[in-house]
Amino acid sequence: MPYSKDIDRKWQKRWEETKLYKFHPEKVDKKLYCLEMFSYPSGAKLHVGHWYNFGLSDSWARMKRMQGYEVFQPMGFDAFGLPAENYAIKTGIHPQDSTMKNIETMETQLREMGATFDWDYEVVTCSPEYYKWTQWLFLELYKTGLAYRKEAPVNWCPKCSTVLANEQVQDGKCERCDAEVTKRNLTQWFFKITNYAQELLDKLEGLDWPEKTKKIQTNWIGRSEGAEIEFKLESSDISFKVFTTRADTLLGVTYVVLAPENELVDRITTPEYKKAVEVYKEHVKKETEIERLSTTKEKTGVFTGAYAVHPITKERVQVWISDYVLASYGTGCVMAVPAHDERDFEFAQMFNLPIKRVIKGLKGVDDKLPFVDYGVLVDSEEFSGLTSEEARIKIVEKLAAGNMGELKINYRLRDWLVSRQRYWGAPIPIIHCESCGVVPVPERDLPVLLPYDVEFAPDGESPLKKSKEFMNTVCPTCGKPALRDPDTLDTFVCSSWYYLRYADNKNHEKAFDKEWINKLLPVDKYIGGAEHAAMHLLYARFITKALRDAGHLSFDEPFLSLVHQGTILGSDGEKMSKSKGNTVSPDEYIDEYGSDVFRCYLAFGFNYIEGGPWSDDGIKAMSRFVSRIEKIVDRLKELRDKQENKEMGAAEKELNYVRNLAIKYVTKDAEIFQFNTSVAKMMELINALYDYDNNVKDKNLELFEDSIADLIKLLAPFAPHFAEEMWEKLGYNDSIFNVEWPVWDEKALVKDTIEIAIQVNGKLKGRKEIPSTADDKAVEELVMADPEVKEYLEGKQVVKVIVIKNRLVNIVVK
RNA sequence: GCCGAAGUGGCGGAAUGGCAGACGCACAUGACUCAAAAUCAUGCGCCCUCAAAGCGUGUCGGUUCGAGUCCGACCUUCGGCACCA
Repeated sequence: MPYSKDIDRKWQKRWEETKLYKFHPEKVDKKLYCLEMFSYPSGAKLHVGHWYNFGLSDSWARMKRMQGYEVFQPMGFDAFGLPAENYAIKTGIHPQDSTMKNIETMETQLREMGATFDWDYEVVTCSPEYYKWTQWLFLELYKTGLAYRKEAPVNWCPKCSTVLANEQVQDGKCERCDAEVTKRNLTQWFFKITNYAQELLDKLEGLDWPEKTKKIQTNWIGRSEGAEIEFKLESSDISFKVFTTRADTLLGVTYVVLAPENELVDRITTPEYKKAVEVYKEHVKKETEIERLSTTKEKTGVFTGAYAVHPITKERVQVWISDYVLASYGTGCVMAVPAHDERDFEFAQMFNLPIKRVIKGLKGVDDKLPFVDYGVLVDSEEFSGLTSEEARIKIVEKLAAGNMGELKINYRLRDWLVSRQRYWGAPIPIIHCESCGVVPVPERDLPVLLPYDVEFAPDGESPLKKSKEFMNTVCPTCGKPALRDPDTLDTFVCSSWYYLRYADNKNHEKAFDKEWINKLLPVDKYIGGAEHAAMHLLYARFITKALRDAGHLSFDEPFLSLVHQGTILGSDGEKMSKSKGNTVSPDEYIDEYGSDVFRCYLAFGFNYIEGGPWSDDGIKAMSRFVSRIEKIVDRLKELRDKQENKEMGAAEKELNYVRNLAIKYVTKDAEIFQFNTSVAKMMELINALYDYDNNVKDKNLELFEDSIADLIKLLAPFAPHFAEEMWEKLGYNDSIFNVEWPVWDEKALVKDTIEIAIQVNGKLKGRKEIPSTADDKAVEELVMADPEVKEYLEGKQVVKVIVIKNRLVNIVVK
């Protein structure tokens, strides 16, 4: 029977019956935790991206299984989130109903992929059994002081009177009604990830992660060393601090700038400037952060009428507000040094503020203003003549003596805002009591169930606030009537700990068993898209550390090794999307070719890490490859017992060489997710088998059979159903996945003679067969004695001869 | 604007500083066939009628006996973003 979807079904059924892929906890000492980022259950069927991520990760996991590891490869769904809620608003179908239905469809399709997921360990983040423990996690962070409340702005659409996600704001307008979006302050929950900024930075070094991802996290955390300097307001006891990395330029400060949102602004603005300041603040509320951070935009800002006193010169400097200063970074206040900062320079020119040079470039350096490099101080009182490096310390030392400044390390990383004014998420397990204040829900009362019957159409309030049954409760402390927190948790909270729950998903007593988790984790190989390089991966690392410090586990990092698969784009080179109409449905290909051919094609047609535009030009070749293997298996069965030749002649040696080469490089390349070259090496082996069959009459059948068996073993992770079928055809009863992964014989890779290249002055001039046993000196002699080489060297002087073993000889002549 | 990554045949893509183009696709030719498909075999970077020679990894320089690979500048494309003081 030629390979088809029917073979897929046959083996899927067999695997299920024999529980082939069941994880055995008792073999945890050989464990390998292979995890793919779980997916969001969207309405559409599995797309090529799922196959690319899950299918090929599964191939890697299967290889590891054959190599003797006890592979733990679970699967689940990140099921809360905005799309289901939006879909519900549009269609009236309840998020829970649509989500559960989508999960069912995706589970079926994932099973059809033939991946080795152990479904006994499935987690679904929107099920109460799961979010009970998400809520527990929140309470743990609350207990340890890592969850706190503060005011923070949200995107607000005045027309829909609703909070919008950044994604729902298009060019500053609401995606639904096109009204101009503004900002509104709400009291919201935060996780104190900044407590872990330094550890999150330090521990990156030991991780087997792509350098690019480490760089992204490093930049995201954004450590910078500088100083905090205090400025006092003129004739007032109000003061404020600025953060600067360039304390050496302090004497060049000619004005200071506050973020418009800074709470000081209202207190210091003088009556005559009040109106202008208010107008400007309203204007800034309508800007997105990206807009505020655009360098091409003209500088804007207004004077507050207030003056600050320079901490050293005691000169009075104007206090301005401008959108280029962010409330969320540093102290929300900036000292402006227009001579030595490009933004300040531009701003000063715009508003005619003074510019004072205090740094001169070293000799020969162009120090035209704005001069932003380090140099030597001038016009800086007793600091003149110091280098920038010296001055930035000395100046802070002097300030510190007067309690006016200190050295300080600042991080760009902000605390994680976890409150969402949404329905489809885990309710925040907090009760607000008039007499007791903020009261955590006692653990015994978890989960705080998300009510089903809720009006979640946007009308200005958190949807849960409108459910009386949900909101009204009693205070666990004093027993008086109290209200629940109406917000839900960011879905990133759900996904920041799911890899822990997988390990112990049926535990009703706790989120997970500490002892067990310490054995099965950390995750050995984590595979997912690069778009999660900053947020998800950082959040998960943070939660792991927070739980460690709370005593719930004892490892530092959740994911030891990380791989990002590339993105498969539409054939037009654009990201696949329904609206562009460039999506590719795997189902059609699977119906036509079978899932293994599709998987192999994904393995062969792309560089896994890079991805690329979809094209099905090569998929027929994969089908051909598979049928060539089936034919050689048939051929072998036909030949069996007919011939007897135990000789290892030249043809046999060549076949054995290609066979061992294939074993070596499939093993090495697949290990590092280089699946395209792995498949190429298998193709070379099948080509060699055909060559041998076509050209050698009296075959060494033992070698022929062993080579074919090895090829099928190598192929098994990539074409699991087909390989099982072939294995059975060869007469084996046990599953091929219980067979050991082949090991190459280094001796078989040593050839009698090798062809090396001959270069003269680096230019290729010819090739020559030489015995592989010859040492460098012998190789040089052989080459120099070659008549053609002699001809080349006629009348030239040989300067030196470079021999690169097994590769080439380069003769340098004059 | 800043940061990061990448530019290799008609196409997907290979190449520890050491013979560029593995393995495929497409194409061409041949065998088989009444014919086509399938299959098998051979060829296939550019220039050139052929051969030889030459030219070839975005562009220009550099390091090196030797550069797709390392260094510098530039161009283009794709990702990420934070005017980060």
